[in-house]
Amino acid sequence: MDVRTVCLGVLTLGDATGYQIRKMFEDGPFQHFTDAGFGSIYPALGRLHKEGLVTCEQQSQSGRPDKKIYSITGTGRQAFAKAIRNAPGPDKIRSDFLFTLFFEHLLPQQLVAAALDEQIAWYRARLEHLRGCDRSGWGDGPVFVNRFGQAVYAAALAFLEQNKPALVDGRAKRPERQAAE
Amino acid sequence: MDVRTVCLGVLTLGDATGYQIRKMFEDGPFQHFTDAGFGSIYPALGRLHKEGLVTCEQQSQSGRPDKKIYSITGTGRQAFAKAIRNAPGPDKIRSDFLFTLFFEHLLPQQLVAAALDEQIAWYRARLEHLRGCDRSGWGDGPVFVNRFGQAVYAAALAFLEQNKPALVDGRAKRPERQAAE
DNA sequence: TTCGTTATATATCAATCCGATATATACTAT
DNA sequence: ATAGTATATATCGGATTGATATATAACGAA
Repeated sequence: MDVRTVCLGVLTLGDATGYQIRKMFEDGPFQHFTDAGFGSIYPALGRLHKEGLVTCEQQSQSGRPDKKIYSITGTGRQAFAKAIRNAPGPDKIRSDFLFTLFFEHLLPQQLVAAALDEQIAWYRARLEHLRGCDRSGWGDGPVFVNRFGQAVYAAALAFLEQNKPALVDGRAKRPERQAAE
Repeated sequence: MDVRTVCLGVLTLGDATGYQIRKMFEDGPFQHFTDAGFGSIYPALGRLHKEGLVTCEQQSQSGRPDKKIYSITGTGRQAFAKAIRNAPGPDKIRSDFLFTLFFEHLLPQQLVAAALDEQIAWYRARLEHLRGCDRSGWGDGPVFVNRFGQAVYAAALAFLEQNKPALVDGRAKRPERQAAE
């Protein structure tokens, strides 16, 4: 999903600044399945504005650039509704963690353990974020996505916690397997 | 993980052409946690060659461009071993499916059902691919990653199969929720 | 045997995205 | 009072994507 469509989608939920949209990707429900940085968000908002899919209201601020609040237009809502009817593409997963673990034979045991601990913490934080959401007032879609995320993160977390010892301690018991340091 | 590092990693497993590397990303164990297209692979191999991290042997072929077989060098192995010791970055997940479901209230019921069916098939294929791997001879890392993937895909699949009816059929029972077509 | 499809190969490039950087005060906690 | 974080705008160089180009070999179905 391109950044313009994602920003449009976010704006169907309410007006926002570029900074707020970024924050929603970092901290909100979107963090589990999409992302974009300022380098993509601001240009995307600019194009959406140019295309008449959003309007932009500027509010003066002291000591800061003018706040630019974007609102989706009727045309923008139609464009979004149309874009979302396209069949979704396949999920895209990039995991440095899994890539690193795939080559764990090249790493010292404590780096493997550290990577596992960090990933366990990463999944735990995300799971707690999902569980901590107050879903009252949410539609069926966001509830479904939240619960789906919980199921997947819980499975990942359970697997890592359960199997970490065998991978890390098993290596410690095999000195010939310890990568040179 | 940048494409150069990923290609180096692949070449630690054996010599390969750019086309074969792409195939390993599409069909092999790497498909579950990394990816790169020809637009990145060929330039990456060119740079690795220029940097002396790989060598390239060209074999004539009839009716096709010369086959270019890349081999990692000793320097390349060292570079890879060094790169992989860097702490892995956070996983990056882009799911058009989850994004679409988040806004399911804007979609007709049959498009929601179709998206769910397609995603169920996607997870099923991937799980079957992992289960069908002959892991004899594999190291601890690849085995761990394979089993991790199985756990996560199985959880995702179970959730979708179990909860699809409530999301799809529940909508059919609420005509006022049916998006205009 | 023929034909259609898929596989095998190399590569480039325009568009998009990322992550770093720039600028600078407001706000909050100690 | 000070240090750290938050709030805001934005750009840009480098990397990546996905489409495109080129073209035969191999395979399978009819």
